[in-house]
Amino acid sequence: MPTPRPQRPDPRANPIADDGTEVRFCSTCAFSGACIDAGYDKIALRDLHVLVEHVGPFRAGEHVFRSREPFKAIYAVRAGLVKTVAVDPEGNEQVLGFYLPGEVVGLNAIYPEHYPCDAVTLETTHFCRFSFPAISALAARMPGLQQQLFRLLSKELGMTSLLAGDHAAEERVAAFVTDLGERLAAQGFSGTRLRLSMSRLDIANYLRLAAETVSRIFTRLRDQGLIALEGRDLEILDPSGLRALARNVRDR
Amino acid sequence: MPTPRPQRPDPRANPIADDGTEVRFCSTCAFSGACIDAGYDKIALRDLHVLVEHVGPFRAGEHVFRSREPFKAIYAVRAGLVKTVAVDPEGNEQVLGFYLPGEVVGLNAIYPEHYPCDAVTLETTHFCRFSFPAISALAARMPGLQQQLFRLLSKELGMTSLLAGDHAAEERVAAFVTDLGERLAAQGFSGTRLRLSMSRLDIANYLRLAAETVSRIFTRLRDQGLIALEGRDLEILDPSGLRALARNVRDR
DNA sequence: CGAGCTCTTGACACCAATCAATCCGGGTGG
DNA sequence: CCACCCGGATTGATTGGTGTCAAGAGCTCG
Repeated sequence: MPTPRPQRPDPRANPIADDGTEVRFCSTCAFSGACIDAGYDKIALRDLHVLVEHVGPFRAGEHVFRSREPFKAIYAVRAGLVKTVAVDPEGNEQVLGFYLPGEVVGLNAIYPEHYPCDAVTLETTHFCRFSFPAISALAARMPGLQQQLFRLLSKELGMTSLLAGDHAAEERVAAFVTDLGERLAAQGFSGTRLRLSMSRLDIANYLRLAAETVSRIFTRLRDQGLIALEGRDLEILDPSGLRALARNVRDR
Repeated sequence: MPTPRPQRPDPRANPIADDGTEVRFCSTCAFSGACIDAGYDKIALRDLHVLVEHVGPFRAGEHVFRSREPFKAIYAVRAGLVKTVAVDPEGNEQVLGFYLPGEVVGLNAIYPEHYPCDAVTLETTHFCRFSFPAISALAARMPGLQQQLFRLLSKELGMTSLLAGDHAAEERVAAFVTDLGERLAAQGFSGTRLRLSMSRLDIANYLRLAAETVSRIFTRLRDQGLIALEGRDLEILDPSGLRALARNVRDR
């Protein structure tokens, strides 16, 4: 019944092809671990299969959901990259986060009951869509799933430390790169060779810096031999050196 | 069985007296609404009563929990004020948040399974302590409680917008004051007359500003007639004017 | 009443934003 | 195939907001 763990696509390779309309359980979905590991009864697992909806592909620049839309579902990234963006009353955009395969978008919409931000794909992206009423009802019957949801929410709380701290520009950029590498590694990708599919402006906006500052710091890090950077292809040459620069950014 | 809604203490008055060791259900506990409103069976309600533990009073400056301690429980503030503080490897402290009566501390410890910060009381403070394993087990039987926990976590995610944005110092301070007033009002206190029990340094640290900057901006806001401030007693004279200054700080 | 805070106010320095110019890469059309 | 074009990215010069340093005022508590 459980399908074999699919190959992780190389993040630098082309996005995965559309795998048809068949709804299959996919291990990249954020809840797989909770379900497979816990040895649940077939009925519960079947319920989870049924409520999962594979959506996509979205092309780069498309909206998954928009601010103020009623909250219906959370989205687990299967492949690709998403950013969430909040727009203030003056029209200023603020990138709230980037979401990699295996990560979940939309959790901050539970409380307000509408999405407080836009979700925009940055490359061709596939999702697993979970109706929130359905998955929370199921969670009541599957303690492991409930626990997984609690942990996901709590994890995202801790993720804010990069933005929340008052850090020098260099610390921010170093922490950003380090964090990205670690999150990719956690999902089975290379943690040292990665592609920055988001623009420099998106990175700068996310880090609350000017694009010029980000650019300057990237070149400085390259001159110091910590990274190799060609366009949007990044290689981390000295992970511990980068970590040292980012040391003041509290780890989760 | 449900006790009458107790009087909210005036935030400027002395802290409430110790009400004895009797474990009573208290409506200031964050989960009361979920339980009372949902009309649960007596057994479930009894379970909730049993797992609630009234702790305190803590005197100002005492630790409720410390960083790296194993995560056991979450704490709902009954009366008083708490700050959470993260300490980075270099020893720099960062105030993560202030928690008013009715709010819940410790949610960011679920994922790492240890507290990622210290919780320090800023005045005499009483808590309801909820064992997390117990309350999440109970939540599986009480969908309303589960929902309440999801909403609490999601709400706290949205609360980070004050810190996460890149805002001018004046915006930050105005948003801070506005936010405090609204949260107090939401708990039944006055939203315009309040006491800043935390030091200016704590405020500045929380807002990622220098204490001097906070001081300067307070005096500026006073000169503009937006607030009245005498020591730690604050009155918001022009709520909409303050809101206007804070407008760029996205509301939740 | 004095000691030790916290808080306020002022002078100066510095980091990052802004403004401006140039460079680069990818797509388009001739 | 190459010239052109355009958005994104880099690099340089200048400005400004906020941090830092320093001094003084006010408050609390013993």
